[in-house]
Amino acid sequence: MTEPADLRDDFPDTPARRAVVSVVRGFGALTRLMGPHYASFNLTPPQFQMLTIINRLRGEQITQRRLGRELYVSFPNVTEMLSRIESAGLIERKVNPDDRRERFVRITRSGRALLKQIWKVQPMQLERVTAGLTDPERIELARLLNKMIAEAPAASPEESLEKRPPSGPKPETRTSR
Amino acid sequence: MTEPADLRDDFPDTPARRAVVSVVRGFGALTRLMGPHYASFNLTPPQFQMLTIINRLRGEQITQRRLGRELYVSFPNVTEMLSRIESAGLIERKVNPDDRRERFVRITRSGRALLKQIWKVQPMQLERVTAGLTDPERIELARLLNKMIAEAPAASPEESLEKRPPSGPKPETRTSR
DNA sequence: AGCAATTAGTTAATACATTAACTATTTTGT
DNA sequence: ACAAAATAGTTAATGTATTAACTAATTGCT
Repeated sequence: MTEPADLRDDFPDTPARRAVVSVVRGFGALTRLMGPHYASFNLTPPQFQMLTIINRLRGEQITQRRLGRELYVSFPNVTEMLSRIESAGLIERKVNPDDRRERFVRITRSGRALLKQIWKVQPMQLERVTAGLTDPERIELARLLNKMIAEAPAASPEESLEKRPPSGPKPETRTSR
Repeated sequence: MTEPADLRDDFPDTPARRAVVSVVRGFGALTRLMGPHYASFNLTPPQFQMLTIINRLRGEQITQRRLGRELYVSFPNVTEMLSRIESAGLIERKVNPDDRRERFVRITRSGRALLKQIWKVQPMQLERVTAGLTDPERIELARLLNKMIAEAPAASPEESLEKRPPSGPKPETRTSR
């Protein structure tokens, strides 16, 4: 009675598995390729993302929670990232006088100047890291991933970041960490 | 004909940009969806990857450098991750008596038992997180990403992890970090 | 043989990311 | 009005990830 030999040493190589593995590897490849580019502007990739969002929402009153939702990032992480780019002079935070719990985030003149510098070369960098694909392939890749994201089950960002299940079964103490 | 207003506030929305943005978001979505699954086995996603590779290479003499190359991860990171899963009893390290700089890594009986547990549900989880796609779409997604990775310019893993440019121009001191 | 260069691994400093627990406000409900 | 609940943000603890700088062991060259 020969269970497929693979089953004893691994799990099956399904299309779903290939898709997930390739997304993880693709992300790693992009990060390694783009990192030095951002570093040449003294930014990390997440810092660039953050700055881009803050700039795009310019004109609105941007709270830190809003940024967490836009970037799909936890709120404590927003606090720390903002502290760093604030001390670099790229953004500023100002308490909302109408609700003193909130702090509005704004990009500074210096932050915008930096972004404009990056924009000059950014399209070329994106071409470079996706050089293996044609334009139609790039669009198809984006379509597939967006479809995957859009139709993924539950655990939607709002849910996982905002609400919490009304006290589900305790996640059981971690021993190995 | 006015220059597209967007150009002053952002950079162009090219196919390359859409592709890169979607990969980053796709990775984030997968991480959030899979995290709780691994957590239920007291593992993080990278720890599972590490354990899987170590198991797959079982029978070979696995050095830590080898693991770094397989996982596209820096060598110090290998050291720290192994320390954690070693103290959880999932792997063990043994100095190579023929070259005492090296330490061979092996999965323990307990580590293999854990992997087998995970394998029982892993395929279902991968189906779940890619539920938005059909099988042909999953395969096409993997094909596009693998093509993108394979044909990406330079900065290949071996290069960036092993060699270093023969002392290029100093990367210029970071001020903001 | 003996010293320089290389190689394997670790440690240090820093950044990103999470959840849990906390403070300080504002809102709600009686 | 005023206590309870909700909301915004921060701090703490931990894990992942990087580069730079270090130790220890081996190899190569003369």
